[in-house]
Amino acid sequence: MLELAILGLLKESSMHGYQLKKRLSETLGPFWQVSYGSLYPALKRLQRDGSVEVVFPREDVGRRKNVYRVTESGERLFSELVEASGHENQDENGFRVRLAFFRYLKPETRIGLLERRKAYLLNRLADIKTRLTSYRERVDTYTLSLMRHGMDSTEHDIQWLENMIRSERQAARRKPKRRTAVSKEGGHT
Amino acid sequence: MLELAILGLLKESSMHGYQLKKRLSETLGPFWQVSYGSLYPALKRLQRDGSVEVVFPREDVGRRKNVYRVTESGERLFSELVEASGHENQDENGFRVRLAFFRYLKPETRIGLLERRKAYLLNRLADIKTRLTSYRERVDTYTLSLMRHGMDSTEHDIQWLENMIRSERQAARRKPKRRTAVSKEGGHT
DNA sequence: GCTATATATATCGTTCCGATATATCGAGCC
DNA sequence: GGCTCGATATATCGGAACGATATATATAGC
Repeated sequence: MLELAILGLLKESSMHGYQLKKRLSETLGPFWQVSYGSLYPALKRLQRDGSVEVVFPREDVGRRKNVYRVTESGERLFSELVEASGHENQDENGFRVRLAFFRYLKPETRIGLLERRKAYLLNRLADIKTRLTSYRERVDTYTLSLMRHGMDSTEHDIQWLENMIRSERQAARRKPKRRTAVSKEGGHT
Repeated sequence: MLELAILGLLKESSMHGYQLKKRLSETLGPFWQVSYGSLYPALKRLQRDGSVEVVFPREDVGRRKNVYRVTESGERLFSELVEASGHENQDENGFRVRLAFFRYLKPETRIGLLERRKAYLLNRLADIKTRLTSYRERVDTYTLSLMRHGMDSTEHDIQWLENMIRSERQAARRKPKRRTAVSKEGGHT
């Protein structure tokens, strides 16, 4: 997850850890606070695995600035992570992070992610409803209120997703040309 | 957090880890999935610190069932944790867990927690609004949509909290007598 | 007696997090 | 020049969480 966020931000432009953290809280702001204790080790892992590389390494002590740049293999990792076929839905931030990088994805991929998220939320909604009818009497008012609120929020989230999907489809329909070209050749620039 | 949830459930009735996990996902259901990799180590810690004790220890191999019971010092820990004076608001589940054990708390404590949560969310709301006006042009549509949705959800959450606070105050006004009694005797059945 | 499934505990490796230590840099001030 | 302050920047520690997996027993259905 952090990996994905880092790679996404570095795609935009190379920078060092400190800036990364600032951009991170700029983008995901109140929803996700990343600490240095997560960030720097994550950068090390990515570097170890060849997904990012240091552009201007600190020669020795003093003048320590490590500017990180995403490598080709890092770009590939980004694409893999963003598709996320596992139990990625549990993690509330996972979807938010992906959304923050939607602009890098192909329209079909975008719609796919939105649909999968919607399916997950529909599942959750059904789950909550089952609970509400099944232990109506067995739980206290507070837990009940919590669940009802959870139900409302989930419904609201689903509506939001549906709007996103709708406008995504509209955008796809509006400029339907450029058939083969885009999907085949990948990114230029 | 996990600690708090465990203690709260054990207050209700003693049980072993497996049941604990089931009750946990019964109560917090779709919002929080606790794994054994978190649960058993947490139980060990609580036992080590004398907050819970094993009632029926497995004598030897086979017949392995550890029934956990909360101790007096565990009850005290529960009370401390539930008040949570640190950076507890970041953790979305923290508040949910506390709510699930609201019935154990005194009305003032309840209202206090609700107010603090509300204050946190108001802060967050203001934060999001600032962001929305400040980088209106600098972020893409998706991030913008995410933030607007976050704003709506936060507002919705605040309204929910306000309702809770209102009915909590009403309840407190309705039966202002019965001072000591209730808080002492705890739940039967 | 066989085979699932539910009950029950434990542990491994990886990641995450909060706190903290440390060093550099630029700006403002006297 | 010398001083402090706040922003920039990296590193690391211990503890906690997570997902996966291994293992064993008990129960139920056939």
